[in-house]
Amino acid sequence: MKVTLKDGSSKEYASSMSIYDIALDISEGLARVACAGEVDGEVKDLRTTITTDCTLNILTAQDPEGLKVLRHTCSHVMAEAVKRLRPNAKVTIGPAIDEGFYYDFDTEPFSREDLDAIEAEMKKIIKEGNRLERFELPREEAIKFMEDKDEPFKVELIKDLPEDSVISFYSQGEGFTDLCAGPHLMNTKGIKAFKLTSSSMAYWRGDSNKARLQRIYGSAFSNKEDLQAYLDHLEDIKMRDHNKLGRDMKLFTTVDVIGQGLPLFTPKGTKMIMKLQRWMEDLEDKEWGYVRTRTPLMAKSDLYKISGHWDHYKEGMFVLNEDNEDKETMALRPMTCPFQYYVYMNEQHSYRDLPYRMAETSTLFRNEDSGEMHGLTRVRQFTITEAHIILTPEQAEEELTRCVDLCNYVMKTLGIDGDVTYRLSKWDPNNKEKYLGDDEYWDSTQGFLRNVMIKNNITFTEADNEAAFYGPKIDIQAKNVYGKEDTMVTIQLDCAAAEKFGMYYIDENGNKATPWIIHRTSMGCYERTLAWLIEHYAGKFPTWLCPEQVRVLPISDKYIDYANKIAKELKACDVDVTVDARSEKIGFKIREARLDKLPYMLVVGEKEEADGTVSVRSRFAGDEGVKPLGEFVDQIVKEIKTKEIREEIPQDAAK
RNA sequence: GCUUCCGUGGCCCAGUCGGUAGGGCAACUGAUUCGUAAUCAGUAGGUCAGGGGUUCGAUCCCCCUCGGGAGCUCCA
Repeated sequence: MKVTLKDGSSKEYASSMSIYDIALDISEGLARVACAGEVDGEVKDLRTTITTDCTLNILTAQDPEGLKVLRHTCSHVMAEAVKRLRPNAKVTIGPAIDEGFYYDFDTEPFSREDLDAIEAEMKKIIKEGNRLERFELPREEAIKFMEDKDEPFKVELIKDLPEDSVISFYSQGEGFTDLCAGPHLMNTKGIKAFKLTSSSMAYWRGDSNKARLQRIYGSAFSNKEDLQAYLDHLEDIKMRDHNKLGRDMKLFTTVDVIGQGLPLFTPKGTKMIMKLQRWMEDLEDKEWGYVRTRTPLMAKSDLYKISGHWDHYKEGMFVLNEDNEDKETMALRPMTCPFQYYVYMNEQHSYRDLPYRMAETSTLFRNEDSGEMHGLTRVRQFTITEAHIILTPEQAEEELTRCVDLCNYVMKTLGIDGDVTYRLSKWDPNNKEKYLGDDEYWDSTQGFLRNVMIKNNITFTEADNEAAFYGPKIDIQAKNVYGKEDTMVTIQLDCAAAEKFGMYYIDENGNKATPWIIHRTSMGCYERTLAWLIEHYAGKFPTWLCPEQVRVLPISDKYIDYANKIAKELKACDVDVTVDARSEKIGFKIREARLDKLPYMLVVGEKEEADGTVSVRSRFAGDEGVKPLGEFVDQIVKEIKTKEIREEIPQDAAK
């Protein structure tokens, strides 16, 4: 009989064989076999004997899907190991995730030593080489099965399954059987390389009111090389982590007595943010038709009562004088919306004035829970490129497209457009108290944003319960080096606020009409963007963003005057330049400039001074060599002006 | 906010089975005036995150607070 694989290859077998044995044969042993059992598109028991020509679908760990199966199986093996070491631990769920897998247990916390012991036990289990067998039970028997094993979480899971669903189990040898939809490896031996990376607390079903569980994270691969590469990758990531690198590079710091989530920007970090800010303000005002406002950082609580923040967002605000009857209750602003609304209402607007685009470099305060803060990506005070656009409903589609275009331009210029994904952030119809408005409002506004993205050929995902309380959002998401996702840019549609605040415009017929409002950022939050840039470039920023763009290195004290003359000329062209006038050897100065990740070093000595030249060293390809000063100045001024992103020469960090 | 791990000079780390602390790099001073990734010598710098407790005595043991990491929940 002839067995054909999904990839088109085929093999002849003389006699009948089980799927299990065929899979074993064609995939170089269990290491490569992730799962099997699909014959001609129909899922079969692995023990099914094949007697005629057929197409067999065998997943291998080379497929992303197969790797996922391998990791999921590894989570079962881990669960068995934990049950062996802690018979009283209750099992819950253990899925494969992006870079590995986890399993949650109801038990005492795990230490690193516990994880090592579990790893050792897992190796034993893998060595035993038990086959994973699937079987099904009717609903009542399934519940009883797990009740007998005293696994309350599994019982709850089964009870939540639809009445008519197939309830499947997988056993691996005598020791362990788990409720699971599958699929799995055929045999635990297929796990050739794994590592338990960390443990932490997690809530049952992600609900902070439910049981606290202990989660173990790990990863698994089909071979040791891949595992080692992954572990090396984890090390590499640490070098890019903005929270480490940003502090090392002296871009920002934090101080215990100042508080959590309140970073201090040092001169270098401040310089970078100012470069970003000046660019954004000029861009929005000069090229995209925005007017700029400057509004208070706090307001009476009355304002937030009108906006709805007092009801929906009070926990997130810093409230002042609430317990002091003699003083007005105030709050630091968590957003700029109502402030800019009052700017709009300061004068009457015709439909001819719309869209009216108000931008503000806006500092906001949000009272995040203490565990939420992280580096520059989650802070309690931050500054965003905020704007509110007041427009007629007919203008909304075009204006939303303009907002998306601006964001794309900004991200492209920063060189990070490849890092982002789009998300339509929707409300949660099952959680209505969290949101303003009714089904109709949300269906129509969400539909509107969806259409804008479709019309603009944007690939996007949709997510429930991610909207602002007043309207849906187009969120542009990016992942940090650890894979954790943050919103970088947000564009929100709000068809309700204008009415609440009594905003209007005069339409073609001279009547008052209620506008729509777009809340949007263009580059997002400066703190978060800086973090993102640090991680994306590993600290080697494009020249225009660097706090120090050029360092002049005189060979000896004799050439300091010439170095200063060069610096003066560059400064006159708005280049950030310093002179390393220390009495150090040139090799030492170069080393330090390299470690500081400077784009350009200009070495100057007797020859350069005599010829009016500079000896250029840089991070970029094709820049080495002696050239007239004027030529270098022209080059770098152009590079800064165009915000050029140049190709780095690969550097051996250890050198 | 919750679970867990952690907190020794600017940075990386030793160390004390409880007798108030060291090394490397950085900094500072002096010498050196040098041609593309580390010149030499010297000096200074820590109430061992902060507070409380146990003890004759705490950086070390216990408790609390603050701060940092990972994760959960939440969010730009």
